Amino acid sequence: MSEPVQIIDFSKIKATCSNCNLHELCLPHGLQSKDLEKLEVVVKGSHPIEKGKHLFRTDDSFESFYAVRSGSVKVYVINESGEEQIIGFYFPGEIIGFDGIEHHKHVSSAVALETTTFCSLPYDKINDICMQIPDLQNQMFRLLSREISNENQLLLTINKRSAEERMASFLISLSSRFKKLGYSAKEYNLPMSRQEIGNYLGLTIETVSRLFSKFQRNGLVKINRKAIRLENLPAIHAICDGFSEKTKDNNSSSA
Amino acid sequence: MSEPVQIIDFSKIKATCSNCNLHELCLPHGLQSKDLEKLEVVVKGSHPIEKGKHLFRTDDSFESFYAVRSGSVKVYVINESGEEQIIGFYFPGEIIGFDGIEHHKHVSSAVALETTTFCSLPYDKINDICMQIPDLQNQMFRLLSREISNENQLLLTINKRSAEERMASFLISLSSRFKKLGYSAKEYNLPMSRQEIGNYLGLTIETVSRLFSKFQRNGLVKINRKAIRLENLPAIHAICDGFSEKTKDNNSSSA
DNA sequence: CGCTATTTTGAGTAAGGTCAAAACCCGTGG
DNA sequence: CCACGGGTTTTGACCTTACTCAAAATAGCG
Repeated sequence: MSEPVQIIDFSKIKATCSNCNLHELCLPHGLQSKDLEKLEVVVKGSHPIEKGKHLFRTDDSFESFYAVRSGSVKVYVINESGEEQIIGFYFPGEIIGFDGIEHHKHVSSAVALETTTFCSLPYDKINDICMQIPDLQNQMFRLLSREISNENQLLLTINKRSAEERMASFLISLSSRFKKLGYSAKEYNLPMSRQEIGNYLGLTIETVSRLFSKFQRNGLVKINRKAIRLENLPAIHAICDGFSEKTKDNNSSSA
Repeated sequence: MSEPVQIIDFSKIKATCSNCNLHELCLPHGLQSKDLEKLEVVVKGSHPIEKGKHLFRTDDSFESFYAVRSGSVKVYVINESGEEQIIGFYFPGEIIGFDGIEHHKHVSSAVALETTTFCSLPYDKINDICMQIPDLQNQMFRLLSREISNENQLLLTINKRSAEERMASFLISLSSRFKKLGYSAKEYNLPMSRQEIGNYLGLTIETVSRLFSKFQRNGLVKINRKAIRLENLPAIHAICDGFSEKTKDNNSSSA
């Protein structure tokens, strides 16, 4: 597994936020270019890490946030009984690790769902720079705040919505995030397994699978393993919002 | 209802954090006294507000955080269909409103569960002071971080645990928070209705009621309307942690 | 090409929800 | 002091959604 051939030391590459196309979606959002330079000094790019490798685990000492540059990451917590609860899936421009600040150690774990690159944002240094750049401090607060409202929304979805509605929200959420990244809002790959979708949404893998089949039968989506195309976005939105009185299933084999 | 007799203008009273007994549980935690003085200048105490009154509502412009001084507050979000999801209950020393930072307006609502007093922490000013007091910036980050991990835990509880386990966690959570405030860990009043407990935990009011009855039948608690005494804390803890193989119910009338 | 992991589908079940009614609590006014 | 009325809580009977268990189908990999 050791690769002595590797010449490039990614950790030495200065990740130049200014040139990064995620720039406006990420921590630097709203910073002026002179401030950006200060930030760039402390941000470190990374080797690509492969699917299944952890960025950090629960109880690891907390040193940095991580900004996803490419690929995707799942973040989860574990309880006493060893059960895993996925807290979120993270895509380029999104930042993880905020929950580590309080106790100076991570209380969640983060693992790559596919080959993934990211930038490290060392907390102590970010902290220092925040004291000099009001916009950056503000942006940090904003990102933390966003994380909180995202979780509020997730809680609402899980606690108040049926399996079908949760699944629809999930598909829409991915869609809009991919769109923001400049990808198609209608067609994307699911980087996570059915298992992981179920875990995240509080459903079993069987229920997830049945819902995919049902959505497909009803012409809402076209699914081929990990590839999904949203065929009827308005209808999916309608399910999200709790309309579509019962989503009657065209279950009949004849037709 | 107007009381012209009222002389004291609470909003003019400088809430002196230094003298506040919640001091170490609240925003000032870890600040040196000279820094505390700077903070005190911007913190404003409040009139008591009565049960049912809102501190803020969704879409209100976001100006301040609020630190609960006495009483209790519930925070909730609402979806398109008008359904309410309670995000948390807040007690003295706890701070609410963090989710408003991102869009400069509140995305949740906060309402007093009983007569409640609080301090206003104006965001812009806190922001400014953070630029001068590293410890304060740090504390802000810590509090935001804590809010995130709390929600992670809640998500885990709701998504992975049975009704019974959720209820047990809830009782324990209240217990430990009251204890931190110097109150009894075994005996307290529930400031919220059964309805609200159910909403928070993702259960119906009937299920909440049945669980209270069951817990009482099995000698875990003694409940009289809002008053609750935890009779068997270890057993309640055991349920939380998923032990207690099925919590067999002594449902038999004979015995 | 065969092995394993993942996904899909089916049949039966259980936990918690729904609907309805009774009990209780508390404030109000006679 | 007691009767009334509205709201909340409790209890009961029944039902539905999503879970469990099991097996078949499919995909991915050596």
